[in-house]
Amino acid sequence: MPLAHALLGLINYKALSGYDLKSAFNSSINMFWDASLPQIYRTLHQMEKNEWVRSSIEEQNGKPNRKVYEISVKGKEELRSWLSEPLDLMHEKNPLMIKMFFGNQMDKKDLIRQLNIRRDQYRTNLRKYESVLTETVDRIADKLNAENDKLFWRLTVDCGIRRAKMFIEWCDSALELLEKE
Amino acid sequence: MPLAHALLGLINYKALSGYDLKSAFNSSINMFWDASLPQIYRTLHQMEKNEWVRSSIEEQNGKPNRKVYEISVKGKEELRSWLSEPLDLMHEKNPLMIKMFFGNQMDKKDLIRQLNIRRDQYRTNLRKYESVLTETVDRIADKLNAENDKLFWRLTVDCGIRRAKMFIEWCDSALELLEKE
DNA sequence: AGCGACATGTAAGCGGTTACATGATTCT
DNA sequence: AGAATCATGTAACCGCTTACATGTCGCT
Repeated sequence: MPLAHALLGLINYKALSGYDLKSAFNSSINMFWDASLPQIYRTLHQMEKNEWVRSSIEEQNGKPNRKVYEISVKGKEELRSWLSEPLDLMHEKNPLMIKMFFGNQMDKKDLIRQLNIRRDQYRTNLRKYESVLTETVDRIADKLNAENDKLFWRLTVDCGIRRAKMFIEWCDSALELLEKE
Repeated sequence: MPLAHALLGLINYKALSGYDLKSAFNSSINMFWDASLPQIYRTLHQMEKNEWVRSSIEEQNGKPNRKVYEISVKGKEELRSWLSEPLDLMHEKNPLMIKMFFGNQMDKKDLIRQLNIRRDQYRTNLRKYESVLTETVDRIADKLNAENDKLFWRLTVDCGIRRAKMFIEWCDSALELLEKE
């Protein structure tokens, strides 16, 4: 279960609530995984049943209580063992490619329009990822005193940047071919 | 539902059984989507309830009967309308990147081993995709009399090739950085 | 007065996987 | 005799999404 182990990895830095985890997710692993809040809460319950984490209520004045999860020894072992064993290659799904495959059954105008939209979406992502690489990584690493993590975080973001660039280039070449046809 | 529409698109070429669809899937859309047999059968039932397809039993001597699905007028309209409307950008999940993100919590040896395994997996895919581009596309297009589809099929496969190359290059650069460190 | 952020959850339903079940034919 | 392929499915389960529910604080 990659989600559970991703949460475990984040909690291993410091104790976090479900809500915290959602925002930690959004500013880090989100490039290559995502999780809704209900899914995070449910996974945390399972993790507590497995004794990978322990929860405690933190009272706050003027704000709703926080349920904060911290990692257990068993959780640290689980994380270590998951990280060390290789994974099968996951199937990468992309419904736009289904449309491209059936492109001959489409109006060419529609296909071109959709490729343009997709290229813009990747361009937006690319800009976001580039700012993460030049700003966010350093800011968060400094805040968490995580100098040694920077290299790995940069490599993750670098893959996101390469992925976005690759798709933009593919859209460019597809549009060129379709428009001159 | 991309799966239902992918099946619809395949059935639109010619009437097919669930079993046929599984193998048609494996030699085409599989690069960017996948489907298990039970999932295909269940989706076909839903599609029949929606009246997108009609089924008929084809008796064979010496072999089990085939349940063959053909597209209806309603199904053709549904396919056309799905193809023409733009899609949201789907979240691309990649659990290996979760591991990279937590690389500082891993044995470096394990991380390097897993990157090597992943690079090999993508190299295998790349060789497979390249042979699809140079051989399979033409063979299938000739068999189905689908000369005008070739361009779109090639563009789909081209994206798969670019994706595999991109990941291989990223693995190369990550391994280089980690090994000299 | 109303909106958005903070904070935690439940319930219903869908999409998908894995294991199980059946049975004939063909190849080794 | 046994394995692989053709062919169709059911049942149980898991992961995830969407809609719903509740309540506070701070800002405009």
